[in-house]
Amino acid sequence: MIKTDIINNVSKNADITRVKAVVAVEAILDAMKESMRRGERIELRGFGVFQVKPRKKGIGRNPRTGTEVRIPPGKTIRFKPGKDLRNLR
Amino acid sequence: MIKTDIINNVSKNADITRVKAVVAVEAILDAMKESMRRGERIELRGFGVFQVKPRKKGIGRNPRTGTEVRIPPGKTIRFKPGKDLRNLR
DNA sequence: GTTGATGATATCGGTCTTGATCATGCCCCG
DNA sequence: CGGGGCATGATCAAGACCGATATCATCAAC
Repeated sequence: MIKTDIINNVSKNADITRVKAVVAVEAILDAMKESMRRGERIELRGFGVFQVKPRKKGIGRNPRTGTEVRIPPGKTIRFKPGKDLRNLR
Repeated sequence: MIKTDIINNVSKNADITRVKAVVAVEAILDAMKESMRRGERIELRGFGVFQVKPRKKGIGRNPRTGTEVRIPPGKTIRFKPGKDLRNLR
């Protein structure tokens, strides 16, 4: 599924024009990106939670050469599925 | 950030009524949930990719009692940040 | 049609996930 | 706008799985 599919689906199910659907999807993704960039946690009950977490790691490795590579500390985005998405087992 | 915040943001930036924004957000999350439930991969260039992956794990533990708990194999949803979200380090 | 982001791949270390339970707080509904 | 229902966070241990690297082909997005 790609962005276009979501837009079609939204345009249809939310009963708004395709153009509005495009803008809405863009707006949502944008809002989420900005929020995450600010290091915030995004909680959507029933769907899941996006959480920006600090990464402490220190040693990586270049699979191609086998050389050790330092992994500078940084941040990672973790997505934790909500109740509705945890029952796929 | 919670669902309400996104709705406000969308309503404002996409220039659609608050009600439409609510429906749009719900529609999008719903579309994504359904897709993932079908085991599909959701790719949104520049944002990230949601991928349903099999999980092998086997042993967990109840923190309170220390009792081992079986964790049957199942599926997990992995979110891989896109280019725009990988530069938060 | 064009542009450029993403997948795949290999290796090894160490962070993180997973199930159960209680308290907190998000979200629905009046 | 406030109350209540119920999803979610924190917690434990042990083992599974991620992440770093570079390059080409593929395909999402405009």
